[in-house]
Amino acid sequence: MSNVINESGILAISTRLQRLADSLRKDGQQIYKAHGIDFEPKWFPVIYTLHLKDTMSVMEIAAEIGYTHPSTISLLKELEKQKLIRSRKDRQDERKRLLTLSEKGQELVQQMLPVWKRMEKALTALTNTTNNLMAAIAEVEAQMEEKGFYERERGIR
Amino acid sequence: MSNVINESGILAISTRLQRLADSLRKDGQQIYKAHGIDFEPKWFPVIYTLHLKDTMSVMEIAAEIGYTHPSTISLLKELEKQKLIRSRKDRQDERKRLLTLSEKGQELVQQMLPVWKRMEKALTALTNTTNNLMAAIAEVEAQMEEKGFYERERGIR
DNA sequence: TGTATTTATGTAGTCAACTACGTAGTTTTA
DNA sequence: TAAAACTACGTAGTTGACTACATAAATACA
Repeated sequence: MSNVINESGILAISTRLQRLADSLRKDGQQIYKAHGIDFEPKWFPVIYTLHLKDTMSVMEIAAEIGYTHPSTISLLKELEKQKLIRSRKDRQDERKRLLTLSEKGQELVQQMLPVWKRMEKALTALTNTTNNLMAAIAEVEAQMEEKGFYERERGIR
Repeated sequence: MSNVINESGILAISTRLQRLADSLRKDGQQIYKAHGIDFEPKWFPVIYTLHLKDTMSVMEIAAEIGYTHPSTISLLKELEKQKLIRSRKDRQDERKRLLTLSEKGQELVQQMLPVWKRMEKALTALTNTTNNLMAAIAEVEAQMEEKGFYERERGIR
């Protein structure tokens, strides 16, 4: 752990958030690997979405997972290459491309469900401290919704 | 805000951390701009370190800010181009390159000190909710130190 | 109806971190 | 004291997100 980042306190908060996110993502990667599952943590939002909703367009998925559409498109491209999802044109609206899980994708989800349960337990144990991280994130997101960092700084007397 | 990311709960925690980090960094950028200061939030750890320690080698800075040395080198290169820092070889050990703030760098720090104060206030207001985010991060970091996400998942019965 | 606007998708290039690997001094040791 | 090992620094290429721009289909409106 770094000295300056701790001592400079809250000013380095985005660096610390980033670092925490990175190491959780990397551990996630290792966990799938240890279970013999060929899956990247970054695929989770798309796969989980299609598991719940069955058929969605590119823009719908992007909105649902909260990514920009270019990022979403590149994820979808990767998942299609992995044969985890399939796409077809919408007959009603030919601008749209509709995505669904493939057979392989559905099987993979079934295989991952118990692993997701285990991950949830581990993450809960990890983050359920005096100040709960998930709750803290939700609270800060709500605060930002109300008034962002920029507006708040501008408002300091 | 995204539905799936919220509903899938803790499994998407790294995505949410990342997103929060990004938006704080972007707002930081805007704040410097609004104060007419030509400064990137990512430069903060290096500049703050050199402000405190005066003279350090590349590896010392990397260790201090907790980045890998290639990342640090590219930051230093940028800062040298901006003329905010200066470098010279170490006479004792010619492998080492010693960095210090330039005149311009020192002046910039003086200009930024009050802005950092304001940012601290705004960030404190933003994050000081029921579950304090800074405290939660520190607690989770400590938990990870003790036993990481990977080890915890492996240990689930 | 044909033109303007909006919407859905795609492409190119950027950014800030990383890992892997290479080179050149320094230190240790047989 | 020369070879081996280590340390400091640098470069190249990757990753996973982004913004800006382009295109094509659908819709609105004069």
